[in-house]
Amino acid sequence: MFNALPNSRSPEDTRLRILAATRELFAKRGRRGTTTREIAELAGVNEATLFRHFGHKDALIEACAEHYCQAVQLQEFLHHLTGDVDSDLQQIAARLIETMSAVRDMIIMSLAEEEESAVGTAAWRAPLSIHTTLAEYMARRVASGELEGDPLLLARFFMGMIFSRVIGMKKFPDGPEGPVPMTEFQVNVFLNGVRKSK
Amino acid sequence: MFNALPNSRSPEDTRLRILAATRELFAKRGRRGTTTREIAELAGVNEATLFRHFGHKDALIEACAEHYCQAVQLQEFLHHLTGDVDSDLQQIAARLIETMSAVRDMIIMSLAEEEESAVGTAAWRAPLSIHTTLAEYMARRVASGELEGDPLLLARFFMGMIFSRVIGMKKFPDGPEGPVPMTEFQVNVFLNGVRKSK
DNA sequence: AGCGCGTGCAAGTACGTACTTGCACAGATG
DNA sequence: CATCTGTGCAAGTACGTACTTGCACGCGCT
Repeated sequence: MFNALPNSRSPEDTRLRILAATRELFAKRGRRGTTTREIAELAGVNEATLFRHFGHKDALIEACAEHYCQAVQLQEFLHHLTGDVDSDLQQIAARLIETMSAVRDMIIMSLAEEEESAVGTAAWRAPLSIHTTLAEYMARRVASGELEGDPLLLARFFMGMIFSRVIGMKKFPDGPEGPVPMTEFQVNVFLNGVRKSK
Repeated sequence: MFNALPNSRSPEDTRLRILAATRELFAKRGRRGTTTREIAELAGVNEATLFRHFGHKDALIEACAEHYCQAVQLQEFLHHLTGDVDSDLQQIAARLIETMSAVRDMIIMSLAEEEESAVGTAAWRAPLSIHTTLAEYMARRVASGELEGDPLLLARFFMGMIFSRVIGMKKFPDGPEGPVPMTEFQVNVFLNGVRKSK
């Protein structure tokens, strides 16, 4: 047989194409709104193949969530920072936007689902680990007298700020200047708000 | 026949019970995950009755969205404020939390859907109108020299702050002190961040 | 009393979807 | 060459779900 796509035909590659198609469709229509037929078609694979790989739909969902949501380690990232709180936070914000954007659809899926699922667990893995790391960073800055407040609340505030933009604010699009000025604005307000007054 | 529930049996009441059941189930399982059978059962109504009222499922969804999402007018609310920016914003925040919580599930549903739907339009009606009003409020405060910055960005920042808490931050629950200190913290940081320095 | 409206009930239709199965084929590997 | 593995293909099963229909019943009218 011939195939439409220039497939590399290793089993592993088949698996990856199925996972990619799964993610794309799930993000659009949700888990219940997506059919295995559609997934197979988009992946350029026979539906039977899909079931041979994953057994059943739920396992496919789980595999998809696990595949695309690894915990992000940014401890190392935090150690490469210059030491200037302002530029540190700008960089953290940029990194945060990047990371959260990557799991945006997963997070929304998890929000729209009834109870804890594999998707929910996986989707929040990165944000939760980031939150912890960020709280440690804030704690250091508080200890050094640069910032004031509860580090946990500071980290949460900061993440929420970014979160609201990434997740929900398609309805409030960035201005024509693009996303960078908005990020700068956010970080500045945050910094002014929490910098220790002398 | 007898019925389990102490039903008031007017057609209008039947309609309302169906809408309530629809909303409850949709919030849990999404539109595709919810069956008309379940809705009818939860509403204490026969499935046929449901279809006699709404024709088909999509119309039911639309009716549900329209019924539960009216635009919130808080112009009048803003005029009752004391004039002290700090307490003003605290009150606005409280009101905002209230309003957004009421449409939280609708907003999440709209986020999880592919394109613009009736739910999407309805769910964002209140937040969008609030955003406009709030921007006007900020503009006044900027004009009076109390705050500084672009009123639109200020309003957006403020709403995003609340939005992140209401929508997504079940994963970052409020501390044991309850939600009020968190709100105060948020508003304080915001105010410190945007108050005009003299 | 008689009528109509809203509803319950039971059965049914049409269709979509998860998942299976048996067979054929092509490529890699021994 | 022989075999095994991964896949395509076509047909099929079982079931769930949106939506329909015909009938009976009860309540509130006039």
